[in-house]
Amino acid sequence: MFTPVERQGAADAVFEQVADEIVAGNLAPGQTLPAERALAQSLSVSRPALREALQRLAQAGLVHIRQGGGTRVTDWDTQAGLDLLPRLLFRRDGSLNADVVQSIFEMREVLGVDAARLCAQRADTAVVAAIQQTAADLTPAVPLTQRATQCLQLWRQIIAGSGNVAYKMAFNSMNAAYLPALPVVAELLSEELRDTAAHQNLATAIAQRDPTAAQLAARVVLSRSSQRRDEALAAIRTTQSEEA
Amino acid sequence: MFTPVERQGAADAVFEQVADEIVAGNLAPGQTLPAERALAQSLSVSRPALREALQRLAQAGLVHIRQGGGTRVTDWDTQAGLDLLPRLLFRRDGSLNADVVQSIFEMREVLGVDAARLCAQRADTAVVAAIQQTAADLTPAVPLTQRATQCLQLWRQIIAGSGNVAYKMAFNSMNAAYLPALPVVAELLSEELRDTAAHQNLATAIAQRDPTAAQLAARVVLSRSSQRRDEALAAIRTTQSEEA
DNA sequence: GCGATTATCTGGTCAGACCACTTGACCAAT
DNA sequence: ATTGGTCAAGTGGTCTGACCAGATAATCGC
Repeated sequence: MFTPVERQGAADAVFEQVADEIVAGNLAPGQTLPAERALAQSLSVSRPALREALQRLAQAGLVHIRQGGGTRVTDWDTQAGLDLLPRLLFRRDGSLNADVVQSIFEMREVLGVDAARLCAQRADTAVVAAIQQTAADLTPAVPLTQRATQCLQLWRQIIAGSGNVAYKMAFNSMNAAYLPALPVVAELLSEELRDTAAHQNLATAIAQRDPTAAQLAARVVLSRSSQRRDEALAAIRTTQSEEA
Repeated sequence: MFTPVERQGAADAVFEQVADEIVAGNLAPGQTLPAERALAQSLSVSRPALREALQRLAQAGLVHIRQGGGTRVTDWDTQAGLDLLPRLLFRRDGSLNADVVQSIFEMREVLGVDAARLCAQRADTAVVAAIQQTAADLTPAVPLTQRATQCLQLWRQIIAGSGNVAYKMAFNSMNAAYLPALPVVAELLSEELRDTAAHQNLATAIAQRDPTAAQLAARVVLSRSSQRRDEALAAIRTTQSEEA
């Protein structure tokens, strides 16, 4: 019911502000930021606080710091990693970016299908048992938002069973991106989330160690609500182009 | 020939050390780190320097900082994003982790194939022309290491043409992971890199706007040296299990 | 004109102080 | 016995001001 309040310190605020300016393109790649002392003053924060923010920006791949040579904005298009997704997903006014949503869904489908294939091939019996249990817990009784959590759990197990750490980390990145918008996403995926039978088919295929069947079953699950999704995204795109 | 020397400041050194301890499991998830003042003293750095490192660790998803409540190690298995790949790829002694290498190759293949499909479907003519140019530049004349750069360039263009930002960011993350080991990777992929005809087939399929053909051509390219790769990885695994 | 030097930018680090928050213990009222 | 208040100790958050180290551009001497 309640969610923890999110406080934002000086360093956090600076990070958010500068990061947004960079991804919005107001700070062009190659451009050098003002000197730390000057920037700190114009942001009304101390230099240590500013530096903490800059270090985090550097970690995220958005700026490049060189002692004595100034701090330059990097070309995040080629330098930033998948961890930047959450920031790209939301526009500055808080609405979703349709292109990014579609990108994430495409990636989800491709990785999910292959993870299911590998899982059927390599998962050890304990993981398979856990997957069957989770799939069995999927009943029409539980409400939609909670169902989303269950499905997330199922996919987490499948990816763990695939033994592919890259898939796992990418899954984490995608989760971090759309977890803040879970209610909206759950709505977009409502048909998929409601289709408990398809999920159970997937679990069965994995339990039978049939990579091909698992691959197909995963495809069915993940493309279940593609039509509705595309319609909704088209609607969002129309709205946004009207605003512009 | 030469590469820029990499200086490492106090904050960088602390970040590297703590990050390695966490991914190595010596710092268990949930465990609270020593207080900043104590930790700074035991690492012989000032508190601001330590804090910069901790902020970067938090940005990477490896620790969770709460004012007044201490700094806890997070479960990076479920919290860290794809940007952690570079750190997972290399073992502490500098050798490659075979499982991670294989994971990256699997992801590369799956994403590359789908990016080629989408590129044939959606890329605008300028991007297609650039792809054909890059593919045409692929000749047996250029040396292997440089060829690797050319192929990277080709894939970067294909992914740009796919219009999928998630693929692009994931591509950046993967690049960041294996760029430090480019010579070794180029060796593992030597057959693929040498097969200029397959790359040109891929470019042609995209130019003809044939998603299915592009998909198949990409599959051919990306699985070209899978056998050799698997053998090499098996050898690495054997060596490493002997050491243990 | 050209190379070496120097002044002055830049970021990197440090020290010490104070503020804000969390935690747990203890106590009082119900 | 439970609830709520109070307080002290420990934690992270921030600030100030200083100095060190690397990079850069103007300057000087040739």
